[in-house]
Amino acid sequence: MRNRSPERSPADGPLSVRDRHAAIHHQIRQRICLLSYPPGTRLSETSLASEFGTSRTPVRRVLARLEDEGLVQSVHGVGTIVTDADIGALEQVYHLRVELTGLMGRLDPVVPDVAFVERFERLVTRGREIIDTGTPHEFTRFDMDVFQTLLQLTANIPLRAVLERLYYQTKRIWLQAAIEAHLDLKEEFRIFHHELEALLQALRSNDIEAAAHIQRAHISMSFKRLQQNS
Amino acid sequence: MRNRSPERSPADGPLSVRDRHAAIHHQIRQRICLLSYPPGTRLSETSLASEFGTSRTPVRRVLARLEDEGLVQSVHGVGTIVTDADIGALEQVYHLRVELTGLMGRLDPVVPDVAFVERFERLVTRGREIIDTGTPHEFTRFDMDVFQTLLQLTANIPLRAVLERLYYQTKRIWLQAAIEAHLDLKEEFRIFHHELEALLQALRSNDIEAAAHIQRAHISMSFKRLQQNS
DNA sequence: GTGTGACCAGTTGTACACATCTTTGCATGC
DNA sequence: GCATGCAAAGATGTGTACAACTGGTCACAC
Repeated sequence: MRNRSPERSPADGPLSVRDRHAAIHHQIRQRICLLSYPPGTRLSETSLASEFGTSRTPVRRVLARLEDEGLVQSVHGVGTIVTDADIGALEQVYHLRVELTGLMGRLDPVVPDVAFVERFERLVTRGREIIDTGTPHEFTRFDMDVFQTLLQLTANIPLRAVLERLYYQTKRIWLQAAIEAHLDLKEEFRIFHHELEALLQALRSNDIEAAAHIQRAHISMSFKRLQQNS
Repeated sequence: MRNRSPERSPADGPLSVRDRHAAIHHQIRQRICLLSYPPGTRLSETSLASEFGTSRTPVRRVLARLEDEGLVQSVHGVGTIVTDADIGALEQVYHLRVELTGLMGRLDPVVPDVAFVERFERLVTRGREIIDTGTPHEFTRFDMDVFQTLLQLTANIPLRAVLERLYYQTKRIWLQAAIEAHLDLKEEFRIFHHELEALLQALRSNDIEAAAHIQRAHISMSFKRLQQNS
């Protein structure tokens, strides 16, 4: 059997259908979660289509998926609106995320190899630089990179999928609420960086369960701080 | 504020867009999970469209959602194929389901009221009748009803959504594998019915955590029996 | 000034024609 | 008899025109 995509180079011109879909999905999700499209924004299928150089049809499929993921909601005759969330709904998702993150250490944990630890060390270094100069936008983007990396500590595919779904549901709401509550974002950076150093220690000891519990505690405390200030 | 769907009676003619979508989605998902469309079946958008009295467009949206849920996979030029799963992938989903089911007792548990207990009692009675006369089809349908009912024991909406997703991913594969492994389905009925009676006891005592642990143990043992016979 | 009703611009939902791709079966050369 | 190529059928993906619907604006009666 040959490759499913014949004569495909890594940096080739015509992407497959799935790749095009994934690219548009990733782009729009990033904009929503980085608050380029804050909650309440009305997205236009037509303008998105012209921006991505395609027709409305593929854009509509992406928006339908984002609707299933809870990030937007389409209303006939009105538009496709970026969803908002009250603190109550956010709390439910956070509680679930806390428990599922704790599960990462027990469900098919992956012992990190040298390359993984080095990659994580680079992340810690990059985080140290961001503490002083970082904008909320850069901080969130950094947080996403860390999350995607740590996701590889479990080989349980469905668990990964669920965690990713819940992460993108909460991150943007947290960011917006943190800004509105005048949370000290620089202080949040610092706390996050401490967590990363603790995680690095755990990873060097190949202790996935400890790493999972550190993340779990971080998520829980992060939400508690938000609740206290709002 | 008035109803989102003005002048809507329970049995009214013109359904809203969301309802039509939900109806088609439910129908096709039922057929997949009841093995009317066994794994490998090629679904045709055109014939589904004519059956539901619509065009391909709404059907395509439903199939896209089912693809995101992992139940089908669309391949350009070939068709939309009902997915299969090997025992390894199934094991990962089962492990996750076991843990999440255990969480139901701790994340926003709902104390069952009298109406709920009565509804469950009727389910137990219905189950007793099915033990002798039931076909695999009826058994699975009954299992779905029980699952949907027990889902209401937690008020955590995201947890419900995740559990439902994982349930429909595994149920049909379990059923197919159970038939192929020549598992004694009548014996499985009986064990399931014992579980229901134990659950009824727990519900009467308002002990949601016990109910969650009973379900958890049931799911775990059910999969173990399957593994031993395959 | 105010309430009311009709129109209009803009949006999502649907239907359909066409493009692109895969499979399959058959004809043809050897 | 067999391999090979080609064409045709049928599937999903895409583009586009139109239907259905909403929110706002503006003219007009009172």
